Amino acid sequence: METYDPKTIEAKWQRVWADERAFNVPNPEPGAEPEQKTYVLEMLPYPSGELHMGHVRNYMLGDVIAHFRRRMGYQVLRPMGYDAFGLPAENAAIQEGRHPRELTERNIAAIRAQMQRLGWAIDWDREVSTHEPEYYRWTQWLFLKFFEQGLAYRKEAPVKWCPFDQTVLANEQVIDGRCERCGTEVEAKILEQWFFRITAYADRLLDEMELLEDWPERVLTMQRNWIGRSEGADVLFRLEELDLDIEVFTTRPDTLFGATFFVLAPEHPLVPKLVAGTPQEAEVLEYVRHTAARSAVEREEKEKDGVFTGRYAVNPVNGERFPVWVADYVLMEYGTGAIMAVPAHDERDHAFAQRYGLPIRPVVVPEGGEPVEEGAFLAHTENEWLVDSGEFSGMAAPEAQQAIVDWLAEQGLGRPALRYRLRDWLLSRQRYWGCPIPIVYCGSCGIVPVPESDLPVLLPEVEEYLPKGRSPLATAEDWLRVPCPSCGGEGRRETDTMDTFVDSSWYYIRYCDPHNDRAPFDRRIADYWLPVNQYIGGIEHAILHLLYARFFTKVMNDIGLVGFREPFARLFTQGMLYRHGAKMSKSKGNVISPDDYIERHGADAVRLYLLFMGPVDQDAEWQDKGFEGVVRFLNKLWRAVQAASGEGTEGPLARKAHETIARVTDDVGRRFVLNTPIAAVMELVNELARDPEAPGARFAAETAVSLIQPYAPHVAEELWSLLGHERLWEQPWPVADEAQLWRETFELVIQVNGKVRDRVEASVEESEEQLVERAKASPRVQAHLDGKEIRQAIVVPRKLVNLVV
RNA sequence: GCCGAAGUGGCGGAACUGGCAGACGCGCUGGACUCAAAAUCCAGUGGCCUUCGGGCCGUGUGGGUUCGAUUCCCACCUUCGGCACCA
Repeated sequence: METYDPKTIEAKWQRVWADERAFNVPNPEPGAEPEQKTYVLEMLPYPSGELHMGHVRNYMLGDVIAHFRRRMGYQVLRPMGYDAFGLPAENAAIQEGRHPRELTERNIAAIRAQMQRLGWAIDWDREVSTHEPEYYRWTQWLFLKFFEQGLAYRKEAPVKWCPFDQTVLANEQVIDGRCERCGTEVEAKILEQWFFRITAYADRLLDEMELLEDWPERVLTMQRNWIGRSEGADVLFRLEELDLDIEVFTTRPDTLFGATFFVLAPEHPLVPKLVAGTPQEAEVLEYVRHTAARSAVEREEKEKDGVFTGRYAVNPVNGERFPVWVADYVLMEYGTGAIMAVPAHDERDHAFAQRYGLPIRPVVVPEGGEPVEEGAFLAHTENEWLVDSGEFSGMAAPEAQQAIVDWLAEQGLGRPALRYRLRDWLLSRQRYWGCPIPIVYCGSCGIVPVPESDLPVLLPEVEEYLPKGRSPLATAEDWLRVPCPSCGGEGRRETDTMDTFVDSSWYYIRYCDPHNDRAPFDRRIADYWLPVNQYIGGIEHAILHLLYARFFTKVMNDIGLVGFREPFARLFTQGMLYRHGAKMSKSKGNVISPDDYIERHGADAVRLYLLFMGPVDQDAEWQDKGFEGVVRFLNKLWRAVQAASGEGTEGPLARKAHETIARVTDDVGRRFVLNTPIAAVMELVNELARDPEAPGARFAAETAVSLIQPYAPHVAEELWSLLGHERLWEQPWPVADEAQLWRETFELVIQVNGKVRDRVEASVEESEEQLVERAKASPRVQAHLDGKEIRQAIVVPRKLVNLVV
């Protein structure tokens, strides 16, 4: 028997799979029914470096599922590509003094080699990379479709600016006031930028979560929080002296009678008009200037402050006049930038009222509760009713809310309203390494889309692509000047590039039809393969990528490009990889490359350990000692399978094999649990190794090899051929023989008062009475019965008897 | 503050639908083989007590439901993740 030599074996089978195009899948004939297809997809890698263990674990999940489903008889689509544009690749290139394309393509080649070295079952004919003109041509095409629909628009707006990366960021890319990429505190800037109108889809992004088959609850929660839909009412407050109405949004119209002052955000456009000519004018304008100079973080952390404007607003429900203040705890970005302040029922208003001595008037109190103290703050609870609220006094809070909104609507003073936290998606980036936005600016025609026939707008070569606040594309003079597509006059190209998340918002459809040069994809092919049956990726994309991709799909559905409304039917989020107690990251220096481990012990060992280390949806810690355990297992498998000589398909070993088939099939197929199947096969191999001459040993060996194939395909394939068979990757998944799983006897557990006291062999045919008799007969049980009377006997068929005394 | 997930041996974890807690692996202890080591194999390995038969305790803490709870309910503690001056 030769020693197990993973290097030779793995290279051999990788060559066979490539030569035979083993994992390529054809597109369907027209009219094919999609019942027997499955689309397994992992989030595409970002080639700013090579793959690390975390990536490998992620792709292993897809690999096992793909192998398993293929052998279950499905047509499996499992493609791969590269999210090649973007900041990190560009920053790395700048650091190395190379062109981003050169670095990106070098990384892609390295990643592809790693993937092939890991033996992943991928249809390489479908490989795409988002930086190639054949791909981004269609990203631009889709942008134009969005533009036609009014879903891509340009406007001047306050935006988040990262001073380090020298570009604007989407709201989703700002974490705790800092740039998601580099951690620099972001600044506010007023700039004219391109946006996608994702807010128009806020409701559908929430409501159509129902179409999803199986997504982790926490991802849905995170998306719900991000979209942040609030129900309430818009209410008009009158400023009599100025003869105008200001609208406010409130989620608590039931507290309207408790409003005692009114607050505008410093940025509110009416502020200058409001204070013009008042004694407070100078003070208020000074406050506004002061606020503008404060950072968002500063603004939030300081004590609440503000200034009185000298004006008064009228409460629409009772005609009461109350003072209008300007304070920076009210934000222009949310609602209408103005609020009615109800200090008794809103913590922020309460703090403000206390500081400035404004009245605090509780109007919604717990039913039958204690009398309310003057100036108290009452948090919202259940079973509240209204007091001191005119004709609404005495009503339960939810009804009062409805009644007040109805009344306001009748009077033309308000209406039910929905507000969202979600903002439109800012997609412009002032950077070089991205997809050019296909727009031309013309002195006479304004914003003109590049005609489809002129796509792609190629990313120009520039001398200087360092970020410096405006797009490096602006330096490509020849590229920049272009005749206006509409009037032929002098035009200038848009010089910003698109956010990378645009590229990755539709790649999963391009895989279906990756070489199409007449359209982004053929709708019939897309509708056959999609939605993705199993999407796999990191939790870090719970909001960004997953929300954007859902939005894109809905737009594509609306304009008839695809027949489905959600891109990913099932989502699995994989846990993070740790080492030495910390998240693996380059900055901590605890990243481990798969390459060394593959070199020393083979890809199969790495593959197996990454799934054996724990449940894939949970974080896990890489431990070299644990890795050695699976190396040992592979060696044991290698020896045990070759030693297996016992013929026949019956006996304890054969039975164990059938039980293992049942367990592995259920775990992988139904439960989506990938660590326990390895343990099950280990058990089988342990028994096989103990007695390789026992009857059924060869069958057990074949079963072990067949079941471990999705995890360790190289060694499995080699052993399969040593066992005298061929092409395991095409063999049907084994089926457990029900007859062999059937047992004549079982171990009866006997409990006294719920505590296990004895175990005896019993027949499945014995009646409940017989089992109880056997339990009573046990000497050990007798000792615990101690002559006491048995009050009750619980029998769980084929499991246990519990005697209660 | 709000929302979500999770707490099981020395370690990673298993126990799926309320029914034998600790599968499998690591580590450790003892033994076999060896001049020796590595590799491999065998036995043991939750804690405490033990007359060696076994007994008691044990799944973050405290209660509850149940014949029976790692699993269900209530309260609390801890950790991790998300959101947060969102009106």
